[in-house]
Amino acid sequence: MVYRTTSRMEQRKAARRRRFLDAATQLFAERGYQQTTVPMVVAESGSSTGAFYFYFANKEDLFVQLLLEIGERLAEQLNQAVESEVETLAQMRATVERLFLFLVSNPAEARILVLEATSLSGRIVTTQVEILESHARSVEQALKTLPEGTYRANPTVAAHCWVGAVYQAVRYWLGLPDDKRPAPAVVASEVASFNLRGIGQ
Amino acid sequence: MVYRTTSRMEQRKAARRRRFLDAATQLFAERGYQQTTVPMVVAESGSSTGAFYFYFANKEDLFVQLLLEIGERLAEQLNQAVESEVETLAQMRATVERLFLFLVSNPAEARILVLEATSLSGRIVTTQVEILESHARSVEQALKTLPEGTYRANPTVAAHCWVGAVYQAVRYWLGLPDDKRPAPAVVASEVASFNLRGIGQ
Amino acid sequence: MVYRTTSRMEQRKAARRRRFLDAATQLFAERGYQQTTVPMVVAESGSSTGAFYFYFANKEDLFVQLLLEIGERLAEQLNQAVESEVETLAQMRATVERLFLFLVSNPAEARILVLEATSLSGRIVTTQVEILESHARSVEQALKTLPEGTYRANPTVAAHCWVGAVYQAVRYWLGLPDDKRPAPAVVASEVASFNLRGIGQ
Amino acid sequence: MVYRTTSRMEQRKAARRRRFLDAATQLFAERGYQQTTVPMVVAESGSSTGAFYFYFANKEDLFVQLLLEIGERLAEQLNQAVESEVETLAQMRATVERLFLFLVSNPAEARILVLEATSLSGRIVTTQVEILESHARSVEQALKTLPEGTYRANPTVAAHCWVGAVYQAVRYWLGLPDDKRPAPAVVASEVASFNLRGIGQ
DNA sequence: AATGAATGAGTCTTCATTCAT
DNA sequence: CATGAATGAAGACTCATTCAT
Repeated sequence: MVYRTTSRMEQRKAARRRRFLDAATQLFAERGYQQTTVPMVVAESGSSTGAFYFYFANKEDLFVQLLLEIGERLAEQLNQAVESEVETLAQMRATVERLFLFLVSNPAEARILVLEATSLSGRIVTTQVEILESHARSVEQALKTLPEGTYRANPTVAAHCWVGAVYQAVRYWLGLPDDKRPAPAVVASEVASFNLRGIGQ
Repeated sequence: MVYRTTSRMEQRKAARRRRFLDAATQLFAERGYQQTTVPMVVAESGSSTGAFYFYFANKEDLFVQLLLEIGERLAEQLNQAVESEVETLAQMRATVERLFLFLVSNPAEARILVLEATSLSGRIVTTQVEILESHARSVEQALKTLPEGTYRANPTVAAHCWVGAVYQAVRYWLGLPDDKRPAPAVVASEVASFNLRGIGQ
Repeated sequence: MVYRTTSRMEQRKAARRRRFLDAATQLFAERGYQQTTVPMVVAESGSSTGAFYFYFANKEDLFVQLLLEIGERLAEQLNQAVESEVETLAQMRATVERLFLFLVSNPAEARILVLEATSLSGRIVTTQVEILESHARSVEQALKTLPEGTYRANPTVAAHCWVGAVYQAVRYWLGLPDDKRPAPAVVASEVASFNLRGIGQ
Repeated sequence: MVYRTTSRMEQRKAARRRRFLDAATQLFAERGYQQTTVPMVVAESGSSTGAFYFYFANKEDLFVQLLLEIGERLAEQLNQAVESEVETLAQMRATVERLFLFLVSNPAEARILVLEATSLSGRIVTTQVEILESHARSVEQALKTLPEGTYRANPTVAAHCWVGAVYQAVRYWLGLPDDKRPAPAVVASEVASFNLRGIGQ
């Protein structure tokens, strides 16, 4: 009896936490971190101030949790992309395309990642930089995996150019009005091509 | 006589404005936009609140002015780079290198441009996006200038990838501890090569 | 059977109440009334919020109960001191010494009584003042018991001076670092002597 | 011109600071530290929140400033009392009487000193304890000044008993309803007598 | 022109207490 | 009897901006 009850509670707790995260995703994406107040998140999620601070240590913690979750979903996408191909170069292309498509299909998350997370204090910046850095490191690893002689320049620099190209393309696409946006798949493919040529392929 | 006096006053006015801008540059770069308060800028520049609001409409205006100034200095650099070469591709390479070098030699300005300007309200974002966009447009123009057949893909996408690569390289370089930073000229050159290969050269 | 069960339950109830009181004693003494939160007491006593409010009407009630308990233990000490002597003056001396020794051996309780209980609202202050007042009244009674002519001044004032001297000596002793504290028995004796001289003995 | 203006401003600043301190004195004495909110002090002094934080770092700082001021006024009284007599014992008596009379004529200040300052965090307690300790030290010094053989017991303990007697007498007197209060001068004299006898005089 | 004291709306955060399970 | 999630009123404090001097 006790266990069943507990289990139900756990479900409810998870559900309420979700409601907070979802409300926060929308608000942070629309208004930015600073312009989003805790009362707004509380109102949007139909909960109470006290409940908010039961689930999150403070506003910053909420943002970090959100960022971590987005990071996980992103990693998942990248893994799937890698697993969908066997050859390194094909994997790299697939990864770029998948990443671009995921971000432009989840504009709120993308905005939080590429726009909002910047210029905030301590833990937040760390978390966001880490997400981008981990991408850069993957690319770097892949570059090192290529048959000898394929790529001769500094792979770290190339990896960051690579990542920068993708994210800037996302920013560009998201910045366009809805009716002027080219097909995501096409853009994704062009970004991938740019990057692959960039590394000499 | 009157003119001379006025002229002296204008000099003083310009000097004080400069002091505000310089103080703001350091503070915004070090602490970010939100964490920098008007009183801080006032204290740092050794002036008074009243004077501040005589020179700037408000805090946002200060940031925009700063951004505009940085934009001008950037444009100057880019123009010089273009004028230093005659061939389009050489100009494009020179531009990337010059941009990279300028930003890493002016880290406070770079930070303001690539880190702080994001996620802020209205006018600020617009100003910052415009600076980056104008770079992207230049690149795009250059791409279109190339002899027919040289570059066949969507030049707008490539231009954004190009710009993204440069700025991400700057972020990467600025994020490194001082003693681990590779020589700027080398990185600048690699970024330029990455981009040139990216557009098929 | 039923009785035995009930009895066991009552034992358990008493035990849990004790756990709350003990946890509260430590926390109130260490952190003060305001800085101690109900969740802290709950955590420290390994119980739950709900249980807390089953045993105590509210936080204030907890403090009052604690104070009453301390008051009872104090009264017990004083009674024993009185019973240990037959002559009034000897009883008064014994009382002061016993009181001092009891308080400095129970610093948490002492702190709650002489430091924390002050400056709090309504019921709490009343309870604490009453404990001190009852001491003062005992002293006053004793003074009146003395053979005529022994003590001629206002006994109420003297009684409060007497009590104030003891408590201030306790505060002083508790405020010293552990390694600089003189032997309690010696101080207790000096305080008693001071007071006895104070009333003309 | 500038100087005159500044001087006027300084006067105004001092006046406003006074208004805050006066409002705080009443409120702290009536309601205690915790029950007094910054908005209350602001309202009572007819000022604004911002002004409050212009003059005081925070609520605690206000209390400490108040305490320091009371400490100064107290010290002034004690000095006058000492100067009014030449003989040590007469000075000690005068001091007790002056202190008692000052406190009962300034009940708000007395309450703040003997009631409210306890059980508060860090700086506040330190400040209050220091005020009482400095009295105790004066008494101790005086005791050591007495002709040899006059007082043989531990002067530190006696000094604290002495101080405790005075403050407890004040608490007692302030705790009485207005119409039951004996004449302050009489009580002051009795307290002094109690203490002098306490030290063997 | 310049100063800096004054304003007050707006935020985050805490915590005693309740009540559904 | 017990649990602990949920509530929400309340309070301290910040800071962009104004304006009397």
